[in-house]
Amino acid sequence: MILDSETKAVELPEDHGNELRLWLRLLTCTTLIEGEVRGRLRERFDVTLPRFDLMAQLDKVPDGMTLSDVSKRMMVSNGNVTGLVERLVESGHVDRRTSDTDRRVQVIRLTKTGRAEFRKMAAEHETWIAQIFSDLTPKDVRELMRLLAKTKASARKSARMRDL
Amino acid sequence: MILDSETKAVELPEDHGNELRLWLRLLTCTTLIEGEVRGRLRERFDVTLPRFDLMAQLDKVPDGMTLSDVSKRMMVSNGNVTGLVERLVESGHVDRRTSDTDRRVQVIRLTKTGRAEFRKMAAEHETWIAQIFSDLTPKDVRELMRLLAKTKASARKSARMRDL
DNA sequence: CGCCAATTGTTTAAACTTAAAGAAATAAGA
DNA sequence: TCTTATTTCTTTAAGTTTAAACAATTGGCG
Repeated sequence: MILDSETKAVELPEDHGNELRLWLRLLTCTTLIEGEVRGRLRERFDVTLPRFDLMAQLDKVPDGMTLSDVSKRMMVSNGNVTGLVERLVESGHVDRRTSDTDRRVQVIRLTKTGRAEFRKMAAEHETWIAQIFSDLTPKDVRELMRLLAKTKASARKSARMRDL
Repeated sequence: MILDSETKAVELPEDHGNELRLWLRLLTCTTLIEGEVRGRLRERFDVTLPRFDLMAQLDKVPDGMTLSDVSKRMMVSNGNVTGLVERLVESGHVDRRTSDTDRRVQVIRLTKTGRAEFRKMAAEHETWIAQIFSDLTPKDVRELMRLLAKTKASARKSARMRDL
C-alpha cells in the first residue's frame, strides 16, 4: 500500500503497455483473417460470413439447436440470431419449427440443400484457413492453441468478476 | 503428384483441422475481449467501441490524419469512416478540415475536449485489458506477441497472393 | 495543354449488430 | 393453486459495416 503526503491511499499507475499491444495485435490478426475469409466467401459462394458461421453451428448437430443455443455459441445477441435465421429460412438453407415440449423454443436445422451447400463451402474454407496459417510450423500452432486457451480462460474469469 | 486408376491428377484432401481449430479459438478470444471492452466503454463512458477506436488512432498524431489513413489503420471501409467521423464531429470530439494542398483530402484531429475525454477513457481501458490478460505470465505475453506477429505476416502474405 | 488513370471521399442499399423493452410460456415457490 | 421470477424469442431504434457506384480532384504522360 502506498500513501501520499496527506496519508491517503494512492494507486500508482502501472505500465500495462505490453498487454495493450498484445490485444491490438490479436485484434489485427482476427480482423485481417476475417476480412480475407469474408471476401472469399462472397466471391466464391456469394454468401456472408455471419450466414456461414450460423450454418457451421448447425452442421455440427443433426437434430438442430434452439435459437438460444446458437446465440450462446456464436456469442451474439438473441435479436441478431432472429434476423439471421429469418433470412436463412427465406433462402431455403434452414428449417425452423416450434418445439413440441416448450412452445417458447424454436428449433432450427439445416435443410438438405442447406447442408449440402454448407459442406461444399466448408471444404474450401478449410483450405483457405490452412493457407492463411501456412507459415506457422505445427509447433507454432500447438503453442498458439495453448496460449490462446489460457487467454480465453483469463478473459472469461475477468468477465465473470465484472458480472458480480 | 497423385494419379488415380484412370491416370488423372487427384487432390488428396489433407487434414487442416488444427489450423481451423486455431482460427476458431483466435476468433473466440477476440470476440470475448471485444464484448467485454464494448460493455465497459458503454457502462463507464457511454461511448461505442468504434468511436473509441477511431479516437485512439487520432490520439497518436498531433496534427491529424486523413480519412484514408484512418481507414487503412482501422482496416475498415472508407464509407464506414465517413459515418463515424460525421458523428464524432457532431458530438464535438473531432475537428475536420479540407487539406490546403489537396482538395480531395479531409484532415481530422481530436478537439481539445475530445483528446481530454479520450485520455481519461484510455487510462481505464488499459487497466481493463491488463485485467483481462492477468493470468498470462510475462513470458506468455512475449510468446503470444511473437506468434501473432508470425500469424499476421502469414495472413498478409496469403492476402497478397489472392490479390494477383 | 488534354486525356486517362489513380486517389480520395461520399452516397447508397442491404445486411449485420447491439441494447433495451416487451410478449409469451414455463418454472418455482408460498 | 396463484403469484412471481425466469427463460425464450421478437421487436425496435440506433449505430456499425460492407460493397459498389459515384463525384471530385490530382498526377502522369504524350
